[in-house]
Amino acid sequence: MMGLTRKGEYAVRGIIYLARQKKDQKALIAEMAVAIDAPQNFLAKIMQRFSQSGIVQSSRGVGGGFSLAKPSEEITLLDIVESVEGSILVNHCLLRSKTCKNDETCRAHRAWQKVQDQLRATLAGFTVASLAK
Amino acid sequence: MMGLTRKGEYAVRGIIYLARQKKDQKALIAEMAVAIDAPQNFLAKIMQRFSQSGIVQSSRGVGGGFSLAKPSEEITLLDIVESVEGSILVNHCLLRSKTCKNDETCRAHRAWQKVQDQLRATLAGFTVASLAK
DNA sequence: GACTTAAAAGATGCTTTTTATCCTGAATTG
DNA sequence: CAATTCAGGATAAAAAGCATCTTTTAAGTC
Repeated sequence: MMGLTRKGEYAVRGIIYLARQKKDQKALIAEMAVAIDAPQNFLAKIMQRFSQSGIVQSSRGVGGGFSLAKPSEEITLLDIVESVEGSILVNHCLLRSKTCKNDETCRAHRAWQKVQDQLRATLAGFTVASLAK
Repeated sequence: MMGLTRKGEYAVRGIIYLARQKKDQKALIAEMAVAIDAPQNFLAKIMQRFSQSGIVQSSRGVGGGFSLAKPSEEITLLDIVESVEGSILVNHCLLRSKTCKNDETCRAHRAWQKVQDQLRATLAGFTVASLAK
């Protein structure tokens, strides 16, 4: 549990690959799949998602492909992970599922919230730029 | 992804329930299942696991049941989570699966390692005693 | 020793998520 | 319009999650 899924791994690798491209250079999905060792169709879905969430730009036709939609300094591990895996560490109550009001009075709830906040902060601390070097 | 599974939730609730028992009081699995709103058989498996990992003591027969094997101050969220869910955030390489040596020279690898270390530290910071109040 | 109670251990099955693959459609270019 | 490249939807196999059931073992009771 609590690990990146394949999808998450491919996602991070894909973004780092794009970050390593030359300025204004576009990458084809087929090329990326080989480079980062990911199934092409699956990777295509992942990039599609990034395109929707505004992390990546895509264009079709000859000369098309994928590139980052913003500087790699402005993309963090958190952006990537949450984009493909959804919200992390969803906060269920650790005491009783039925009676918890999910509010400040529930200690277990607050503990888990803190875990979540810290994890998100840690992930947000790593930029793609720093990983791509 | 990255959330507690049901198993993890039941586990935390179960341990907190035991922490709230009176000194030397044992809890039956059937009683626990009702109290924390978990399926009895499934909870039994989880407690079995805790018994093996030394967090919980169990005894059979009349007057038997479960109790914590050590003070609730000495059991952390990390102990619980790793006991039932296994090692968290397993560290695959984020660049290339095949060529990574998983060593110090891999930046992405080190980043993920750091995420993992921080998460473990955060979880280790919460004792069952503090949650059981 | 037989009986009851309660956890341990193993086998099994259902459901959901993950991990893809494939096909058709839409946009872009030459 | 023909080739290229991504978009979107449908489908399916494999794995993980979520249990349930049965049998066995251990401990206390009569």
